[in-house]
Amino acid sequence: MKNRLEDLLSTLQAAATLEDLQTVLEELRDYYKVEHTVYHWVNSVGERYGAGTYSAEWVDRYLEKDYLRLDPVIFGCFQRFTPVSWKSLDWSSKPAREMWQDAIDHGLGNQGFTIPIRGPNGQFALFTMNATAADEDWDHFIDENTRDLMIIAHEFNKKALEFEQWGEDGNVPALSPRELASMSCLAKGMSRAQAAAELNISEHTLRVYIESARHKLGAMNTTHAVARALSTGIIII
Amino acid sequence: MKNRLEDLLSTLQAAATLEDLQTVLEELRDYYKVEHTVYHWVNSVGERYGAGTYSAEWVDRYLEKDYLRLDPVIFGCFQRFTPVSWKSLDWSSKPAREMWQDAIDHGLGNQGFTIPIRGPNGQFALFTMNATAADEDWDHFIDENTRDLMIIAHEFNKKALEFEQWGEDGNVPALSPRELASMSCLAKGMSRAQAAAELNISEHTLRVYIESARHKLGAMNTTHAVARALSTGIIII
DNA sequence: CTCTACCTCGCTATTTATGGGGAGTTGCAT
DNA sequence: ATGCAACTCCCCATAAATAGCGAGGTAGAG
Repeated sequence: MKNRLEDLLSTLQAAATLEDLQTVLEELRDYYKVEHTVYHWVNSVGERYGAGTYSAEWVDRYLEKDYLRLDPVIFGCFQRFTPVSWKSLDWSSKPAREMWQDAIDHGLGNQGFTIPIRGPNGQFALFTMNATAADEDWDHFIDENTRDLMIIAHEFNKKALEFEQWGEDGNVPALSPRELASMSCLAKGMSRAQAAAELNISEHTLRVYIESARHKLGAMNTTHAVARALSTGIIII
Repeated sequence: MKNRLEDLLSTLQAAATLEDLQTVLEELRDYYKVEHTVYHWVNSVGERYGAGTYSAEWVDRYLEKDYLRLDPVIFGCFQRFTPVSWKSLDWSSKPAREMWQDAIDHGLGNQGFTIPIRGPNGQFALFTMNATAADEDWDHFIDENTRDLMIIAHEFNKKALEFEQWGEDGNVPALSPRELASMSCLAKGMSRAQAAAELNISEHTLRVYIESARHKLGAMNTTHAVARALSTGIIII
């Protein structure tokens, strides 16, 4: 039985398209005997990308009603590090409970378990299992399978990042030490004058570094340059 | 033998102080028969926090020489999602190779394996194994143990977040949708005029959002505000 | 030895951002 | 219904950043 899971992981690691992910998700659903398995990632402007066994109707409705904005699963996972059972989330708001009922009406089970996954540059994704089960049975299922599911979730995200080649493009420009130091100071909130004092150079020299870094980073202005330096990881605040 | 690992995980889950983490790290080192095990995170002001079996001399030297800024392990992991063997990183720069030699001189082994871990609000941490081994032996070690180590790394980070109450709520201010959109535009390199046009509002209104976001983020200037918004993950480029 | 990249400093003019004021609307929640 | 938070708009004066022109010294790579 465990070997079946290993097979699925191998299939996942060999996946080359979104359809392959879809297939693995369906097999995982059958393997774990749950209603649905879903992987999707959510970016900051609220777009969705992913695969799963939810019905097209439910996905359309979710998008149409803009449930992303009020879904306690999204919100809760965004603030949490650890996987979470849906029952433990905050369903106190009325719109959230209405969404919940709507979900049930669209074929979702009454239990859920979602694993938040974070990648470079603020990438954020969710891996979800949905099932119909009694509370204690579901808790037991989670206890038994959390570790395996975390590994699976990790592999799904790895694949998704490969598909979208997030970040991995290595053409990150190399800044000189002084340029990096200048960017760091600015990222910490120093003004040019303060940064120049910090680095023991004239403000004019500092400006040369900032300009140079700007050009290397292909940035429109200082804020842009600092933003790029941060998101490529060449500086850390 | 596997039970020993389960015991260690239980101990970790029951840990209440940093010293407990330290103890677990030492026992993990002995269990895996490696030179060093380290958990540390890089917080948003660039300080270091963590525990590990490195000598105090090496930790001091690392901080003193500001190796954080040029360490290929930090840089490489920041850009990656998956665990990485040190040998596969970019050691082409001379300062990086000097740091490497310095590390060896301070008792580190010639092989390393580091798992990047990301939590809410841009939290970023590393879990590292260091050892003396031949390349093929180390590759084999990694193959055998990556999954267990990923689970362990996850548990360490969970504990660290508990200790510091990083994510679970609060210290990251919630920006309004327009404030977030304004920050996003600026992070993408738009000038105020361009951003205002993009958002279909007057430049004055845009300024109100920027000011408001600045105050909420406790930032000194716009660049600082965008930097904080990026590094806490509330916006992405 | 030459060439390149880096580090350092100066000037002027223009554009842009910031820091104070106010003021009115909408919408959601208590 | 009252209040609070968000959204929208406006003016003015000052501070800061950007763009353009320079120059010279040092260290490493080919």
